[in-house]
Amino acid sequence: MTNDECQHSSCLNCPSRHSTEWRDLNAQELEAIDGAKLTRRSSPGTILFHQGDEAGGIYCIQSGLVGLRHIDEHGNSSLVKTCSTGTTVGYQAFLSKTAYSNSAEILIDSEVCFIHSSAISRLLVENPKLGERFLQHSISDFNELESSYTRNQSMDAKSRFLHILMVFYRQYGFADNDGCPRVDIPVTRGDLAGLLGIQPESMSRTLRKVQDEGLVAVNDRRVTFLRMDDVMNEAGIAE
Amino acid sequence: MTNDECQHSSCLNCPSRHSTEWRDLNAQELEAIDGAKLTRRSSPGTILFHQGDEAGGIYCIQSGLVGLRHIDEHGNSSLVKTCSTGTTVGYQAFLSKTAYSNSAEILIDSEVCFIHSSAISRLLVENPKLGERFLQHSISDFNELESSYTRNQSMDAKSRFLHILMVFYRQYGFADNDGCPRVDIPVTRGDLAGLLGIQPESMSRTLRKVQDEGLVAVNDRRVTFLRMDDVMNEAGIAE
DNA sequence: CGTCTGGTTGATCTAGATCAACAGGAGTGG
DNA sequence: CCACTCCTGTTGATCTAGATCAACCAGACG
Repeated sequence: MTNDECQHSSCLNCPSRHSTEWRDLNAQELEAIDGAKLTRRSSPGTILFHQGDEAGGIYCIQSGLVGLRHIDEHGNSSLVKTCSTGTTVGYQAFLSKTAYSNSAEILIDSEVCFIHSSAISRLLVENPKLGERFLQHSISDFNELESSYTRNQSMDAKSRFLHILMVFYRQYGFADNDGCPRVDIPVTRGDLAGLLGIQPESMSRTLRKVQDEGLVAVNDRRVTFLRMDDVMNEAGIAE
Repeated sequence: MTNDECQHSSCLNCPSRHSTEWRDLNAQELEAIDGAKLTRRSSPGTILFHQGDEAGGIYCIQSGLVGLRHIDEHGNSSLVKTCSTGTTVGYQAFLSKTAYSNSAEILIDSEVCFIHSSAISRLLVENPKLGERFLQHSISDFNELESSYTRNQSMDAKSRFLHILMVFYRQYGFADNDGCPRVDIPVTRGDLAGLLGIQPESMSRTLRKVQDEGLVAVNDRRVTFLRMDDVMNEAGIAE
């Protein structure tokens, strides 16, 4: 199941370097990270870390998709958030020296670098810009959480689903031969329900409803947008 | 209504200095803040800043209570969070150079210091520990938001109310002559509803129910705990 | 004295949870 | 190969927490 293989490449050549916290580091500092990192190609199902584990470093997603999963006190696990190419995962637990508050799981084939804590700690004192980047990241994560919080309050499940559809579309969307906008949802139905904060049964019904209304067509994980403007409208997306 | 009066005192003597971001600053640095700050004694209803304003500095609550209020696209305002003695408000907007995402309003008589942006910016480059403190603050705000997010998902309004009651109790609680644990809720019913993410009518009914069940007695804003252990239990508080 | 605002109550409605049944793979083991 | 059990997803029936709509009350305030 964990069909992993290791490899090595320099951060200098990382295509998403300029969108990560490491963007301000010089060649020498990047080399320090290279020395402390472990790059791994993993397939879906692989666990990067478990909720409750002590943070031992930071994970940097070179390509692919990682899901953050939270397990509540009753043992119910549910997907909380997805993180894609060019983002770092687990930095909050590491920086606040606490245990991971959720688990990280590979959702689609991905390349992920693990950077050991010691190197980061050293760089943090040497280069204050690095801390500044993490600060910005934390603030933007906060804002994202806050807006999904209010979205859950003010929109119903259907609108929330259409919203997340658009989020996926902006990232993975494509136009088919016929010109129809399409997107492949990168998660299972159950996980989709978790992201929206509803039960799997409700997810199913929502899916049924949006199809009956002719907004989209759903085939397994592939979604075709039939009335894009209406979808955007109901999703509460202006522009 | 805005019964404000100015005054001046040094951060050096601030009793809550050691619980704020400024704890690592030396005497000279604190003086820099003193020079750029404006202390104000305000009464309930006073607005510190409005949602949408450009951030011009950071507010430091010396004493009292400040509420963060969010106005949605339909113009409905609702209390999102309360901040008390020894915390800073508005730091996220300032640090990310964005507009305030909500308004800050004085809820009970308070002393609040406003620290102008220029001084903080200067200190941030001079003393990297300051940024580190803000980072920690941001992470803990994130965690707090995340847990209230999941609490809203997994608990009903009654439990959430009992939970927030305990939060207030831990801060403002007292024991009366008869030994009964009491607390004065520092916000109106409507704002309480906002904090719990429900409508005022539902708040009223919840209040009624917990009284009928004999868990607490409510007199205006004063709450008396009749069966503290049951309250803690239903609030999902362990110890 | 009327008006307004905040809070309470009643009646009703509905989104979504819950419980139960079932259908299609995907393994797994004989 | 079939029989078996899982596991995910879909559908139906029902239930319920909380929203919504409407009426009302009390204190504040012009």
